[in-house]
Amino acid sequence: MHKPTIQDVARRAGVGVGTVSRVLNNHSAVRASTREVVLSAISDLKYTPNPHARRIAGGKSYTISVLLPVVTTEFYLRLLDGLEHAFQEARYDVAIFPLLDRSRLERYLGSHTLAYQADGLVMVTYNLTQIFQQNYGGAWPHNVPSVLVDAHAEGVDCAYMDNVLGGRLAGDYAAKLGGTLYAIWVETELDLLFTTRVFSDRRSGFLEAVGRAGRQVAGEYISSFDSLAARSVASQLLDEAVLPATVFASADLLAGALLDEAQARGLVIGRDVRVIGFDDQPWSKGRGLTTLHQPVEAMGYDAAQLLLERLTGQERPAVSHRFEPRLIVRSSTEG
Amino acid sequence: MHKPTIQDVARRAGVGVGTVSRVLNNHSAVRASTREVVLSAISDLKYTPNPHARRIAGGKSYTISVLLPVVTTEFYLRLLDGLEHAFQEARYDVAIFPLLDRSRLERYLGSHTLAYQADGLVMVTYNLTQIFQQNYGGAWPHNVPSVLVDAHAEGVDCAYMDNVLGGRLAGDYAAKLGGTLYAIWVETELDLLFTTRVFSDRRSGFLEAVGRAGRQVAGEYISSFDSLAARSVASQLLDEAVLPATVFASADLLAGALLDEAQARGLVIGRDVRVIGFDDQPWSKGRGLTTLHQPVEAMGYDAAQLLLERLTGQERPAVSHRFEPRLIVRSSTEG
DNA sequence: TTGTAGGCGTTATCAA
DNA sequence: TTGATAACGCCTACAA
Repeated sequence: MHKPTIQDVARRAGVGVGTVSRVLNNHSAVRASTREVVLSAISDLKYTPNPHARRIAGGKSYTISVLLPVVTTEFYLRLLDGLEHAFQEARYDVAIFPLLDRSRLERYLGSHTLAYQADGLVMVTYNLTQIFQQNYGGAWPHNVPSVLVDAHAEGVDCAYMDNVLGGRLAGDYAAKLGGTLYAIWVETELDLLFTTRVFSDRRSGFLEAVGRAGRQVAGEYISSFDSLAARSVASQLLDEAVLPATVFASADLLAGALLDEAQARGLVIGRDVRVIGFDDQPWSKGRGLTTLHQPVEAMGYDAAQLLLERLTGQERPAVSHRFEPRLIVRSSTEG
Repeated sequence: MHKPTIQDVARRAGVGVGTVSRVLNNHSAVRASTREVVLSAISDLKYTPNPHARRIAGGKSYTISVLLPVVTTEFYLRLLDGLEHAFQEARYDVAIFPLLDRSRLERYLGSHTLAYQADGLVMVTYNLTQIFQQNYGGAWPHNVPSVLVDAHAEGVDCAYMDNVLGGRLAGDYAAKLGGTLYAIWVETELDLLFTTRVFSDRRSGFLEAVGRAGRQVAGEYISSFDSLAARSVASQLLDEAVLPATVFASADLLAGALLDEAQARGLVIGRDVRVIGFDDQPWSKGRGLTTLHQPVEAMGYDAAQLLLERLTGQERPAVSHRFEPRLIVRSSTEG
């Protein structure tokens, strides 16, 4: 009644344990017919390999630690999907470390078990490489293969969303639409460590495109990433705006609040107020919000592949993969 | 230059590996002096045991899986602190599984690695025991020791906050304060699976206490757990309220929004409007919010102990440990 | 109270 | 292309 082991599989398939291990790990040197036999033995026995034994024998943890700010937004969920998908294919486990504040980060880094638990590191949004070099150069094993997602750094593999391009796409389109131009940006964190360029990038792209089109932005607003704050900023904007207005709200959360406020004021979306969001949230389609869609899962999947390449010992210069948002036009900009 | 092993420690301490293992696991049969020698050898070598080897040798995973709804609220962070503290003492690792929707839960349960990764299960807020009995009775090993936190169920160890009492304390106090009585409740999820009784408990306690005092609630409001919604409900309440009003806002998030709205209207907190919150958020003290403080860390620590008892094979009927919120009076109710 | 040796379930190496 | 067999690092009898 014990869980079947690789031995049981080998016996049942009439082969050696080495062979079973080979098919498990996709080693090429296995005849197709034997592979079949082994595979069916595995499914007969409902065998699943014991990851702990694997780790100790292989001398690796077969685990990737993912450090990310929060996990409750659409963006991070989709990213996790992409990451987990890729790592599962490669038989790696994923350990999630939600980073909410500095103290929590330090506790994770200090915990001795973490060092064992990760062959590689995925750092999302925040570039923590400095931390490792500075405070934890000792505690953390040197040169843990790492990949940055949604962030940049020299000498490290990165996969990032081109937010400048996203802003530019919004800017090009907004300039064409006509109407007074406005923008709402997300207030970024103050902590030096927990910092992200996402929104400043969107801004620079947008301003560049608008300027290139010979237009100018009549007003810029800043809101924290919170629906209440967003609503009140939306209200302020509509108080001050010259209609018809075209507004680039640099996150769908902000855009949604603006739609709400505009509707509450009886304005016609797409005519009096045109709104461009950013994120393509699940609800964005239903509300007809023109917005920028980001290939987030693909970015996660790709980041995982970059890390897996490193893990197989590939030496190569650090690369940086760029992903492009694309504009999705809906009714919020088409009266 | 390799990581020191138990062998290295034994050699350095001039003892056998068995002895080292014994001090590592707090086995009593070790002379105090030898224990000292071993301990110093450990620290000299900066030895940390390899958890994977331990897992395979012991036939256990020494890992606890914690399934919780989200990790970005104060409540869950504090709970995690309590849990992790207790499990670390017992040399267990904690794997966090943020549950955001049903599909994610199913993926976790379906993943074979989870079965290996957990000697025990902590289920927070949501009672998922039914799931295991129904759909996953096969996939999931039967009788995984489990503990429910912040939730009830028959036949399972539980540690829960007495929200009825919390509501009652708020009700008793509110009744004494005078003023027209109002309450704001949090809208609970509709999904049958992801359901929690937290807020309905607070409500029944509150209503009971108020009724017992011969008072009655002039109005009840419902808000989703979102600052914007909370603000708008607060506004509606203040539009309709007969002042002076005493409001029980069943979460500090709601209470905060009410304070904001009241101040925006120039009302005097503690005189025109008295507010009782629930949670004792970090900011609650600074804003002088009277609220209910919950011993969340203690609850987490205790839940962990319950689970650890089960893991050592203790047979005993399921117990249910109750934790009591306590009222903290601040200026929001004292004009 | 302590040391020795066998076993846990893999992967990796080396012949065959 | 395969099958033995030696690690991997720890825990746990069993003996001393």
